Amino acid sequence: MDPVEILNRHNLKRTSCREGIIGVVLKANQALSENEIRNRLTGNYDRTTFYRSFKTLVQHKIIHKIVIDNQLVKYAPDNSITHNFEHAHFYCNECHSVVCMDDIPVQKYVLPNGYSNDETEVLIKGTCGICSKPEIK
Amino acid sequence: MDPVEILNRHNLKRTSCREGIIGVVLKANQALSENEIRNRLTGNYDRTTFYRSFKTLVQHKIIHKIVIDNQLVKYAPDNSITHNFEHAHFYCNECHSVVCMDDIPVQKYVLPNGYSNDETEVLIKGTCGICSKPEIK
DNA sequence: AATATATTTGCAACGTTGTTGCATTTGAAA
DNA sequence: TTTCAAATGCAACAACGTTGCAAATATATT
Repeated sequence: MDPVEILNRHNLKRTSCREGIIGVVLKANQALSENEIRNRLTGNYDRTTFYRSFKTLVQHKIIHKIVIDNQLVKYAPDNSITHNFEHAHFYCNECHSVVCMDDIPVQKYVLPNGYSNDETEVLIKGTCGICSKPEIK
Repeated sequence: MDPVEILNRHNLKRTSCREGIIGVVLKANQALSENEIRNRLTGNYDRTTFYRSFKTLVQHKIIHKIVIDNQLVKYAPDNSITHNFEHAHFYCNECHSVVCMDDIPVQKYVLPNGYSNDETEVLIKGTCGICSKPEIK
């Protein structure tokens, strides 16, 4: 999965900011916040540029955005890149990590007549495997 | 369901702001935003007071907060008042209404070993019954 | 390799949401 | 009616995100 190749495939200009974001998000084993991504990049970018890059990458379904409780925003590679179906997200109340539960497909909810279901977001909150074992922390 | 009685039951002081919020939220047939609630109140309250009232009422599980896409915040009566199990929320992409799907219980998601599941949020996005029938709009 | 052009960037300014500290007011109990 | 803890209003502030515009840059073309 090469960031440059991904940008080309989507006819997006190859800028170091976009390239960097994609690289960092793909390499991570969990969803990352704006600041976590910035800290892992070599270059320095304006916040505006960051937001615009995120927006572009989300629109092209290269990454996706996960929002927890109105305030915590994290990004992860999109379905179309690594996953293959709608999946649930897990948020750890202790360490505040967010991970894509690639193995947990989202239930097909049946809606009342006349309603259409475009997309379903599932966020499971709890304690992650590491935080629930204090002895190995 | 009397707002005054609810406040008493929770040992909360009976202020007109709290009383008003509870009354409006209980009467509504959908979740309401801060502004929608303000517009339905007679009294005028500072934004700070509003936020503090919401926080108190959420903490006491009198109302609950539903967040859509990081920006849209709505409130509805809590489970303990009207519902009796974890339920899904529906967001209409057209009219931006948010309703509690009291009849749609949340699936019990099975997590990997070591994970605990405290709470599950399900947000179904789509088109509501009214918006999908343009002829009756 | 040089040029042209549409796209992207950085900056400044702004809007919204939500919080904090503090003086004042108010609800409820004695 | 008095008392006191709790709630309110105000001012200031912080974080997040957007917009307009001039300058810089990526890519296609020559």
